[in-house]
Amino acid sequence: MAKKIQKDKDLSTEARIREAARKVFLKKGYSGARTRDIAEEAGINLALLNYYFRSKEKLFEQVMLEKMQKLFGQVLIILNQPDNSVEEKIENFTAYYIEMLLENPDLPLFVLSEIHKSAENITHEFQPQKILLESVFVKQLAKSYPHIHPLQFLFSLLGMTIFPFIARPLLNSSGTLPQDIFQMMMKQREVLIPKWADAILKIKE
Amino acid sequence: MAKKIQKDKDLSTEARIREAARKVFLKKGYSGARTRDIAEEAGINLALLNYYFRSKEKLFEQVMLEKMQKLFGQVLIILNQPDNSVEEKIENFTAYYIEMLLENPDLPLFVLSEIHKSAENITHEFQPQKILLESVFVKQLAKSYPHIHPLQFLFSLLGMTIFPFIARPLLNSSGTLPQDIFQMMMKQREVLIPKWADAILKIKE
DNA sequence: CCATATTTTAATCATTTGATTAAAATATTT
DNA sequence: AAATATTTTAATCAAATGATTAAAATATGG
Repeated sequence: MAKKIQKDKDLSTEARIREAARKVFLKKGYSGARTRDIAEEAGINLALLNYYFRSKEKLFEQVMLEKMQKLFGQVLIILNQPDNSVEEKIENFTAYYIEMLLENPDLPLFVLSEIHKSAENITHEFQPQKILLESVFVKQLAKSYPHIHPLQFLFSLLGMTIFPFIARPLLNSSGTLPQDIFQMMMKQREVLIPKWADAILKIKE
Repeated sequence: MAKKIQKDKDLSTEARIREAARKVFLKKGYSGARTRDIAEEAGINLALLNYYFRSKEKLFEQVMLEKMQKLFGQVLIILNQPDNSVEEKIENFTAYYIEMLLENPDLPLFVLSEIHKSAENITHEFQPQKILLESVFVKQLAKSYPHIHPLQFLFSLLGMTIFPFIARPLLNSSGTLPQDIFQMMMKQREVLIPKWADAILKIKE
């Protein structure tokens, strides 16, 4: 009889490979990552990677799906809370994302850059723009601040929040901006961005 | 007698290869681009690529250097104009970058993602953070708006300006946000961002 | 402890890919 | 036009890389 129960995999080998794949893929991207890099990082034989995941592509798909969920999963939930004001949603969004990105700083550059490379885009299904524009948050915006274009405002809110993490390789590496200073500044931004976003919303005319 | 004058190369073959390299590298990144892709795109034999540029790496370095200059070259000039106010510099910056990025939409994602991948960073030399913080613009900011952290403000200004172009693959592809609408919105932002940036600067306390 | 299933490894394939070579084609000079 | 230099191509190489295979090691169940 072949095929026992899956047991509690995800503990040792398979999990180690997946973890190594996360690290290598996020640093080098799909095409820059070699399966041998991943195997070495995981401390296993190269054949094991194919034994557990069939192929580099399959392994990548798992990592990519996981990372996309991590990057996009919480936005909609926050922006669709029915009982929060616009201002509260902005605070929640900023706080959640900055904390999450401090722990996953490579996440946005990885996801956006891989989506950009993929010919027939991964985003066929889940249409982020549509989903965003139908959120409670955008409806609230349209009602309370009708003079502002919701997508334009979202571009700015997302840009202020996410961009520093995308630009970080530029500053961080050469020793100019140490890790801990960057972290402190980002924590500051959890306070600054909501204030700034509110100021933008309150502009008259 | 070998080695004639270089003549007016840069007209046909070499220029075609360089142009093809720009296109393929910007779409797929260094490791995702194959020299055969570039050769095919240029309509030449693969060996010609190595004849003119010695190697994939050398060709890439030329493209990368050119693209980094395109992305960073003008910032400092704009931010160091001695006779412009903070507000004028913000307007100039936004206008220049949005127009430039509309013509080179892949530029930021390409440059930042390749810098991120390169182990020992390309940015060793030119230390962007230091140069930014020593600009006339930052000195003016510090004088006129002492309550605001210049780098925090710059993160937001850059984020509002550049981020939409980085996030575009997400929206643009799936047919949700057509190219011309995106372009119109970005032109709108040339007006919006300076207004919004000024509002941020004018916050009291 | 034996039999069977699962996990791991070493060795090897097959393909891809960057690069080279030698010869052909084309241009340039005299 | 002959001689020489330059550009281009077809064919091929060598290394890198994703994947497979068969056997060994280890775990599991009776």
